[in-house]
Amino acid sequence: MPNVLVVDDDHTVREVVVSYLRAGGHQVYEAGDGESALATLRDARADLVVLDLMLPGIDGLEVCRRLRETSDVPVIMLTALGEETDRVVGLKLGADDYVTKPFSPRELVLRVDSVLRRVGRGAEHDDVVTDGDLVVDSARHVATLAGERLSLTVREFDLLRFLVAHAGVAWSREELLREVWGWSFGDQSTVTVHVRRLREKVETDPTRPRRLVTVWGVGYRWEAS
Amino acid sequence: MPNVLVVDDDHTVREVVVSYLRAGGHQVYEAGDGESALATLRDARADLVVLDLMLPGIDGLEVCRRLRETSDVPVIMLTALGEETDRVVGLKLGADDYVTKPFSPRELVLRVDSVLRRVGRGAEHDDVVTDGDLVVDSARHVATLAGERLSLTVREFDLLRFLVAHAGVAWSREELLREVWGWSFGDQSTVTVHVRRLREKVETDPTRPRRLVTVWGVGYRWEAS
DNA sequence: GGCTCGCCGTCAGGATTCCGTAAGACGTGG
DNA sequence: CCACGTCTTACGGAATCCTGACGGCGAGCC
Repeated sequence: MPNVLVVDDDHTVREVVVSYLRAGGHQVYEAGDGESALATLRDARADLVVLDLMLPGIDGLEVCRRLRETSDVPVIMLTALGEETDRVVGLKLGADDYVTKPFSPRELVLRVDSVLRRVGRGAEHDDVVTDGDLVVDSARHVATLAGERLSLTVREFDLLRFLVAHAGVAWSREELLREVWGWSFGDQSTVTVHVRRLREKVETDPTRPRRLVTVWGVGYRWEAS
Repeated sequence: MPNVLVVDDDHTVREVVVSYLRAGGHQVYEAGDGESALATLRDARADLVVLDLMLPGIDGLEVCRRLRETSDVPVIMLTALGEETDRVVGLKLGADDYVTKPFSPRELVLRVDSVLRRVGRGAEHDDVVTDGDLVVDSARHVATLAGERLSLTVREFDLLRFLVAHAGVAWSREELLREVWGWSFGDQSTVTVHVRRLREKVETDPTRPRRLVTVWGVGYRWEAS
């Protein structure tokens, strides 16, 4: 079970994030400021850190910098909207990803899982899903079709991985928005367009999909071959 | 069969939601205010709660809070549009999902199924009804007859699933309108036409139905084979 | 910094599919 | 033979989906 440290001075935010991460099968530690965060990181093993940028005392950037001196634990930054410049700085300092407030807890959990998978400490062991001549390798972030490597974007990859992992099941656009995008609301046409783009790369005849099929009035389904 | 408790003070909303959930294969309880909701939850087992935020007496948030003291049953909140602040509070209190009014009943049912699936009590395993060589799989949204896949529309699929799930029972058009369509009124010929279309795809000789038979003066019945 | 490029989310138009209703033909029971 | 229920067909409107295009944003490269 991967260990995650959540650092945020807002008690409410922390509580929400922690409960969601626990529900997602993670061991979670908490910290309310930079100093206790660094202290916790000295004592306990952490596989990932969720770090708020704005902190009393030592701020998030400084925590990240000091952390990087001794460790390469992945960091996901929480930033308020409009802190454009800080975002760039944060990434330069070695943050692996960032989420802007306000965010949906589910989205954050998805990001956490994604980063952990990339690093190889994923919660799930079967990080490689296959269907016939299609192979989706989450750890290496590579998908191959009939031995040939597909050039997918991040979204397309996540969408493909989710659908293939649950082959045969029909999902509504709304469910996909929640499960793949991590949104609890949003324009469903986003899903439509991404499905279309994915079909262009996965289907032999995109106008007549045979694997990523649409279920009328419901959504989409991956047909196991 | 999963048990769902619906809590809303608006009688009309409750009726619609309940009928849709029943059509979706759920056992449904009702409550009109917070106190009776908590009372019901003490007595009966519930796998999920659909909870309106605005309630007379004890409001939804308070119900959710008290509920969380003793149970971890998943909660779907019904909120009016624009109650953004309550959203955070609700998440903190452990609501699993949100639906904003006005919503479509079908959407709500999808959310319910999704949450149940995530929690592991879902329809994914139990919601397959069969009758001889006919298999109706709700999660996959696939119906097969003698191994061959039927191409059914959503309405046809829902109708078929309901009838097969209650094989041997005769249903009037009015009952079917209520149970499958979720209407409390409407033109009964709607049912007639859909039955005909369904026969066209399910019966070997649609002019002489042997499985989806008509009970003269009453309605229709699925004959178990 | 300025530039280009790729990805993403949104939107509108058009095409497709589905749904509900009506209206007449047919069959059943009295 | 009549009244009523059921079947069949057809059609317009509605809902859904596909497609192409656009602007915004960040990344990478001068």
